[in-house]
Amino acid sequence: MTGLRERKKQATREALREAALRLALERGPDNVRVDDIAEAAGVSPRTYNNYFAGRDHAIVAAVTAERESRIAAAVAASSAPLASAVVEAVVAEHHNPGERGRDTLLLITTHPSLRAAYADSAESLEGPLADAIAARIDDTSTATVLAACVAAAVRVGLQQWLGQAQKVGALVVPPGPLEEPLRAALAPLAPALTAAEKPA
Amino acid sequence: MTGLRERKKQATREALREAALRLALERGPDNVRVDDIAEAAGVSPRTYNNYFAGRDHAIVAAVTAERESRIAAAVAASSAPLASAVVEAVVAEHHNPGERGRDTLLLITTHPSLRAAYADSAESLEGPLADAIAARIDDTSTATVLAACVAAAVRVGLQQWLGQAQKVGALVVPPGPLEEPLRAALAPLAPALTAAEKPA
DNA sequence: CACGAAACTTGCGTGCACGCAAGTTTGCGT
DNA sequence: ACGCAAACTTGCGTGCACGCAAGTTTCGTG
Repeated sequence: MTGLRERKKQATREALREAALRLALERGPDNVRVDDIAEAAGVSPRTYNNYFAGRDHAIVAAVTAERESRIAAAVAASSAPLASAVVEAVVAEHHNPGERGRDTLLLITTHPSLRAAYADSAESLEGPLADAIAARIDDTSTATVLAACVAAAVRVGLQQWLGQAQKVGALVVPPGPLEEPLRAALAPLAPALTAAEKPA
Repeated sequence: MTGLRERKKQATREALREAALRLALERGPDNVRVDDIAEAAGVSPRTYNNYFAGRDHAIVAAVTAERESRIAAAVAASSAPLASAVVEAVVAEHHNPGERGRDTLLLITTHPSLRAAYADSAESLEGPLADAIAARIDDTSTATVLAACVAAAVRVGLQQWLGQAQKVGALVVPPGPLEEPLRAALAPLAPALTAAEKPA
């Protein structure tokens, strides 16, 4: 039941993402204003803000699009213990930058304001993941808390990873594998996830 | 070693908090602009933003001032197991609205944008608490993650509490005790805190 | 098919966050 | 006591977020 409405919304969202990314790669992120993105996507500047809350969100979304939903779906579908289901879903979805993601991530790691926006993108996990966890354990409020914690941990992991970059003098170094910091950040949460799963 | 510099900074910060709160109570938060607060505190509007990142931060800060540091200090000083040290410190520091806090909290719970700001104030726990936890377990990166999780949980607890309010029709109801939602939100984290404390 | 409600877009206006580059104050070493 | 360096304040300019109130498109229903 995907009406025309929904398809148009997705199309606009994607158009904005694409436009934002293209312009950012062409001119550098600092030389892209919201108005430019909106114009390139063929909508009004005001509409941009109906889709994205901040200027960089659209650029970052070109990499992170739909990631939350896929993670949530994976957790809901997995038959592994909750703790590992979550960790594996998160790691898996972050591990494939997906071709064009490579240069985009380089752009993001290079640029301070984009780094912040990228780290914050973990926050969008909270809602979907809460639903997924709630479906597995039967305690909505615990699920909410745990989802918030996972999101926070992912954010910390991303920050750690981003911090690794750019350390070597003035030379910009694409950071190492994201997997390790992510697992490290999620590890301390495992006991909480496990405890929540057991009937008591 | 508190030089003149530091004392002046605290004075300005407090002046801004007080001015913000006073004006908000007088006129209602929507009729207070940043310029008004700055003027009332005797500094330039630009300086306001050197102290507070958002418009409502100053108002909320009148209630939450220094809370983070006190919680962090309590955790660092406590000899109880980490999990209960954290919970008790958080609960204790949130439980005393402190006289004038009463009406201020009513103002905050009443007003949507202030509610968001209040919930977000939990975020400021992250840094100080991370240090305090790091001092107790000996693993900085785990401490960072756990602090982020505690902050997230506190935020969820506050949101829960704020949600309770205003439920009864159009009648504004001062929400019940904050303690219960807070404890409930922190409970799922206990296993993680406990596990981090044990040598392995 | 027609039509009313609900969703979405858009222009406009307002207040705000924040970088930058002076100007001013504080602190410290000699 | 002096003067330099670092910290803090301020004015200014720019781009942005977002409420609001029309205007437009989509959708379910009779």
